Amino acid sequence: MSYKRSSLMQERMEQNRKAILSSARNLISEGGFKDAQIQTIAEQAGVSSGLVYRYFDNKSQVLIEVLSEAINTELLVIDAITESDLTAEQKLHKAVATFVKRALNSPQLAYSLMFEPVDSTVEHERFRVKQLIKQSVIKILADGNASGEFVLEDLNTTALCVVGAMTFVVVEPLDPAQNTKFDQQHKDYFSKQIADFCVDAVRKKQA
Amino acid sequence: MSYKRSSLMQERMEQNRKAILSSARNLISEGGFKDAQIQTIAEQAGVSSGLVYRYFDNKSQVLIEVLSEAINTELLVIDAITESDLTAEQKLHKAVATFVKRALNSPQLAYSLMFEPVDSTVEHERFRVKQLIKQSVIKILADGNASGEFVLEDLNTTALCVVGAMTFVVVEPLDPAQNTKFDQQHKDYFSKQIADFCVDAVRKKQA
DNA sequence: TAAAAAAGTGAATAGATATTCATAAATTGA
DNA sequence: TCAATTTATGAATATCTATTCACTTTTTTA
Repeated sequence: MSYKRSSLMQERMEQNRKAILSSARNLISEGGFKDAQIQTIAEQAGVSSGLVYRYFDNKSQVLIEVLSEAINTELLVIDAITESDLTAEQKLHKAVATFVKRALNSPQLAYSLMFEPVDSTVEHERFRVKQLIKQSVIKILADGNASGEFVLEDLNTTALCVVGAMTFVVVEPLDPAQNTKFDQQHKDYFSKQIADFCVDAVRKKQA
Repeated sequence: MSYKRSSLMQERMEQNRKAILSSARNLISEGGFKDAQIQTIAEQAGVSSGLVYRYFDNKSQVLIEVLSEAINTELLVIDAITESDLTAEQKLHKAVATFVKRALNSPQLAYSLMFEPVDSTVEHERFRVKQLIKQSVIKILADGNASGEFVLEDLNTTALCVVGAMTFVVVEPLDPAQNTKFDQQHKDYFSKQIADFCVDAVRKKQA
């Protein structure tokens, strides 16, 4: 009389898990972590609040998984650019512009993932993913140093500035008062500006 | 039988008010908004929790006043640099380096003031002060455009990048795990790097 | 000094929300 | 189909903390 989970059951449970994560992600996208309550997450996922605790140890674990998933996607995008066949300058430009453009499509999510504090466990995970983004940028900068395009002495600090610029800029559209609407053209222009700024900052100067 | 507050009484009340604000500020400096509870604020200020509500409408008002006060100090510092007798490039460099150096002396406070969300009224005030900082940077950039030192087409976006870089960098020392200790020399070096980055980004390029 | 007014106190209240758990519903093996 | 087992429910519980307010203490006026 041992119980074996059928594949159909297995599938349904995976659906539930995904639904919970997806619901959390949507809520964060709309109103940040503060609007992602277990009750609401469960409701929107079409399950009971208690069920969330069969799939996750606690609320923080749900948020952490949303955070990691979202950032991993971004890292894949950046890393594809890093591995591509461009000059370091082009890579940096494209990486920054792409990151900003994508972030502008869900600014609240980007803001929450990068800045909105929750509890210390989530904070810890956030620190980890920020480091990963920085590492990706460092890789591009090191490329440029190697090829002679850049002459940077402190990659870590430079990368920090780049990440600072490219993440901070999504905060402006979050003006609580003016509900800034960017059209695609605007987003393109805006993200190009940021990328230009970063590239100009690291490009080798004539002595 | 109208009651008139004596100057001694007046003074004591002003002391109380200041003590509350100062206590709140200290708590935020140590653990962020999340550690600044009315109880704790009152305790550290040497008053009862109820008394806080005789001086402030609610908790948000306390936090908003701490926020404004702290940022106003920074704005004064930046504006003094802006009004000084330097080239635009020098002004920008000094403004950024100074801001970063000061922020590194109380990184948790800087982080909380710039990023940690509380409620929507505090958020609104934060947006306002961020705009003020950006305006100060824009003023310097406009200076440089006027003098021919810079050739910037989008002052707003450029300023956003500068503010992003200079505020974001204080976040790194906040690694929850490693308790990064900067000595003064390190701080000087670090803030110079950030300022160099920003100046390089906006300086006119040879065609 | 006594009554009136204001300042100060802190326990009680209120509201919000994460988490638990007794119970119900569904699924599995025989 | 039935008993065992697992999955799902959501009301009840626990906790945390801002805010209130009945009461005390201090200050002011006369």
